[in-house]
This record gives sequence, C-alpha cells and structure tokens, in this order.
Amino acid sequence: MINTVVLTGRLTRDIDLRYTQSGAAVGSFNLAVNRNFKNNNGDIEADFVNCVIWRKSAENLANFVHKGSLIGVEGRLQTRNYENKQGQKVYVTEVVVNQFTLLEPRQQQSQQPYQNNNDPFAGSGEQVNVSDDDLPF
Amino acid sequence: MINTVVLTGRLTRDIDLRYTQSGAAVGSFNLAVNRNFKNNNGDIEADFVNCVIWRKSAENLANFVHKGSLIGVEGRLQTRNYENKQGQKVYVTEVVVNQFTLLEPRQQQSQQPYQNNNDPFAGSGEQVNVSDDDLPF
Amino acid sequence: MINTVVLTGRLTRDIDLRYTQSGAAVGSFNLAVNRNFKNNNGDIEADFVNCVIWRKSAENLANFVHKGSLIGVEGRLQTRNYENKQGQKVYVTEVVVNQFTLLEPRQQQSQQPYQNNNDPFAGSGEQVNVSDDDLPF
Amino acid sequence: MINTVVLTGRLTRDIDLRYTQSGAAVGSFNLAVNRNFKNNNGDIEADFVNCVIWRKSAENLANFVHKGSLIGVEGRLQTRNYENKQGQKVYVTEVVVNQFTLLEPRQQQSQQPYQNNNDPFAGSGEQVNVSDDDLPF
DNA sequence: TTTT
DNA sequence: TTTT
Repeated sequence: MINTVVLTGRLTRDIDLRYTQSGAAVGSFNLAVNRNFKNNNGDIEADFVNCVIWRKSAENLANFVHKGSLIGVEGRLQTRNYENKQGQKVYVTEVVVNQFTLLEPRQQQSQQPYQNNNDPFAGSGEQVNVSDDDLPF
Repeated sequence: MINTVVLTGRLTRDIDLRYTQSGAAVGSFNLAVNRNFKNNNGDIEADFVNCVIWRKSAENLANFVHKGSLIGVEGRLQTRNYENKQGQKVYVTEVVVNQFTLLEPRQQQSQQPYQNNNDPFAGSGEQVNVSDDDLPF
Repeated sequence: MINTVVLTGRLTRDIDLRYTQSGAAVGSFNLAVNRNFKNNNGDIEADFVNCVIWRKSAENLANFVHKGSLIGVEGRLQTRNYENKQGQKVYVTEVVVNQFTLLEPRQQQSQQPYQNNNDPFAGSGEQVNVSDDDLPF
Repeated sequence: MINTVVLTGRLTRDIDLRYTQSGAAVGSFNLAVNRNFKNNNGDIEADFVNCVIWRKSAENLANFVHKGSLIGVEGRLQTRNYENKQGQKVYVTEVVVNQFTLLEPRQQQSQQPYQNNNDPFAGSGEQVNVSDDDLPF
C-alpha cells in the first residue's frame, strides 16, 4: 500500500543517536512543522512529529544537524504500541525516514562548531536495548 | 512548511460522522495500511492510522465507504494532546484528510446494502461537543 | 532536495520491459490518472503520466500488471531532453518509480490469462540500446 | 485518483506572472531540484520542473520569490499538449502548485532590493491570452 | 500515443 | 531555457 510522508521543519532538539545490539544505528528526533494557517488568535502553531531514521542515514544526519536545523524528510508513517510502567497501552505514531535533505547552508565546522552543553548524553551514541526485530529491512 | 501525507488502505471500521455545535461535519476513521515488506516471521503487518476529515468531504466520504473499503487519502499530519481522566497527557498524531479517492468499484446500494448491526451509533451522525476552535480554516 | 511523486491510476497500455546492455531491466509505462474535478463540460479528464521503473521492481511489476490495471506508485520527477530526427530538442518529464502497489485483487492466471494479441513485441523483453549511464544508481 | 507532488528547489528565473481575460492571476516558474545522488562523473545533477500557480497564491508567491529563491511546493502533475508553429504536437508535463513554503529567511526589501535588469518583461504582470477554460476550478 |  |  502507499504510505508516504513528506515534511519540512526544524529539529526541536538534537538527534538522539543509538545503536542496536547488532550494531545498527538508530536516530530519533522531533520535527516542528509550522502550519501554513493561523489559529483563532492569529498565531501560527506547529505540529511536532516524532521521526526515526536507521543505519548509515542516521549517522549522516547526526553529522549535519542539531537543534534548530531546518531539514526536509521523506518517509512512511509507522504505528506501534507498548505498555508503560502503569500497565497502560501507549499508542505511538511516527515517521520512519527514508531520505532527508538539508535546507540550510551547511555551517563550517571551524566557524560555528556546534556544542551542546546542556545534555551530556546527546550524541553520545551509547548502545541501547533495541531489538533487531525492529529493523524494517 | 511542507506537511503532506499520502496513504492507501482499508477502513478498519465504519467512519464515525459527527457535527460540531456550529454544524460542521467531522468524520473520524482508522486506516489499515499494509506494509510492503515482511517481518521476521514472513508476515505482512500493517500500520493503523487515525484520520480526520471535515465538512462536505466528510459527508461525501461517509456516503461511499464503510468498514473494509479501500481508499486513498491525501492530507497533513497533525499532532495534539489532551489530559485523560487519570490526569495523564495523551499525545495524538493523526492525518487531517484534504482529499480522498475511492479505489474500488462503487457498489450499488440496492445490490449490496451495507448494514452495520454491531455498532448502534455508527453513522448516526449525532451532534457532539467538538469546539469550533478545532476547525482548521 | 525533496522530490516525491505519488500517483494512483490505470495503465494505458502494457508495460514495455527492456534490458540495458549490462542486463538491467527497465520498464516503461503510462498511467492515466483521473482528475478529481470536472471540466467545463462536466466531464472528468485525466492526466497521462510517463513512468519508468528499474531492475527487479520492473520485472515484478511486469509480472502483475497489464493495460487497464489499477496501481499506486511512489517515485520522483525526472527531466531530460534529447534531439529528435529533425534536430529539435525534445523535453521529457517522467516519474522514476521507487515503489508500486497493486490496487486490484490479483487475478488468477488460470481464470483470466492475459493475452495481448495486438502487439507481438509486448513483453518480449528484447535487449535494447539503453546506455548504462542512464542508471540512476 | 491520487496525484500528489512535493518538491523543494530553487527558481531558475523570476516567476512570470500574468492575468487571464477574466482577471485570474497565473504564475509560471521553473524549479531546479538537485538530485540526492551523483552521476558517473561524481557530479550532482538537477531536474528542472515547470510549475504553474493560480490566483491569490500566484500573487503571493510573486511577492516573495525571485531567481535563486529556495522554496517548497505541493501540487499535482498535469499533462497537456498543443500544436507548435510547425504543426507538431508538443507534450507538456507540469506541476500545478496548491501550496508553497518559503525556505529562506525572508530578505528585507530595503536591504536587498531585487532588481532584474535583464528581462524587461519579467514581473510586468501584463494581461495575456490565456483562456479561462484552463482554470482548474 | 491514452485507462475504468 | 536552467538554481545555490
């Protein structure tokens, strides 16, 4: 079946890059997608879309973007659910990204080195318990 | 920003058609979108996407589809959250449908009248407490 | 850059499957995509979109569809130009298909064997002079 | 039927804004959409897509963009044909734009006034002989 | 050069 | 006829 999503937006935080037990990279990030119309107060709101990206693409993306970066993504909608600690089913809808494109001039590392001092784990790339069964290929 | 979703899939239940206080039609439905790849057991899974459709389009769609109908939709991703009875924040991601297309031969009403005997409220079109502030236009 | 096309439509003729010198399959077909609105005469017109599909996907598609089949495709827009015999530049815009989905119940070979009696070369899969330089990967 | 195109790219020239006899604005422009992969020489090529935009959206777009501007567009593929002066049928495929988004910081008019000195008719907005039958709504 |  |  057809399942295509295309978004442009800005990262609301740094990409969270981790690795499955088998060594596959997984990046998670959240995209703020400003709406093209105003609400009743005349303000522009945004939709905040959770995104997942796998393998080499994840590592590439993590190399080029950080909180605030403007990017375009193409992917598919994925739904899944899990039980939280309180035993309630939580439903998740997210975009599995196939392709991305940078929509800003790539800033020179030397001129504007990006430094995230707030989150000591951001980009630390630690291994995490993600089953390889989640690999969509 | 760009925010485009295109899906084909089958309704997992009848469309739920309601009306806002100001008389605008709102249709809710869930689409099963079969994946194009197999999981580790060799099975095809599906993503189950919540969709919303407004006004005249909602009424049109409700006239032509029911549980099991194969349709295509084009729309945008919307995220929102609310507090449930237990005071927990629930995050929702859904597709606001702009356009739809029927992908099956339209069945004659007389030959195959569709009768949903299980859900007494399905298609009853009762008024419901949806704020008009939710109207995206 | 983002470049995404999603279409549903019917093949206006059988897919034309050929092979490059290096053995890569290339399928060409044309999709009739009915519009969702009427023209001034109250008629529904269609757009007729040229599509190209490569390699294994091309062979798979050719196995399942023929003139009249309803399918969905996802791909990207490609433009190119060549000189015709009269030395004029001809500009071509076509869709390079990444994924397709069949939108009709797959008909049993035994019940409805598809026979194209009009074009003796259709589906003959003969080798043709397509430069491998055209391979987009 | 589903017919959705999403592109990001740069205008290869200023938008050409005209008016039909009945006063509807029509904008034409060409978008350079860089590919995400390299050709055999290691170069990035581009696809050059013709786009059309109607009415208020056309006037809005013309107010904000010029040659080189980076934008995103969402629309549908349209095909048509006409006879040229030599009596040959010319086939055209273009994108009819429904929505656009600016992907660059909107530059201040005073700081960087855009001046096209090469084409005296660019942006002149003169009336032109476009039949209103072409209006897709 | 166009499909149901 | 092509953009950064």
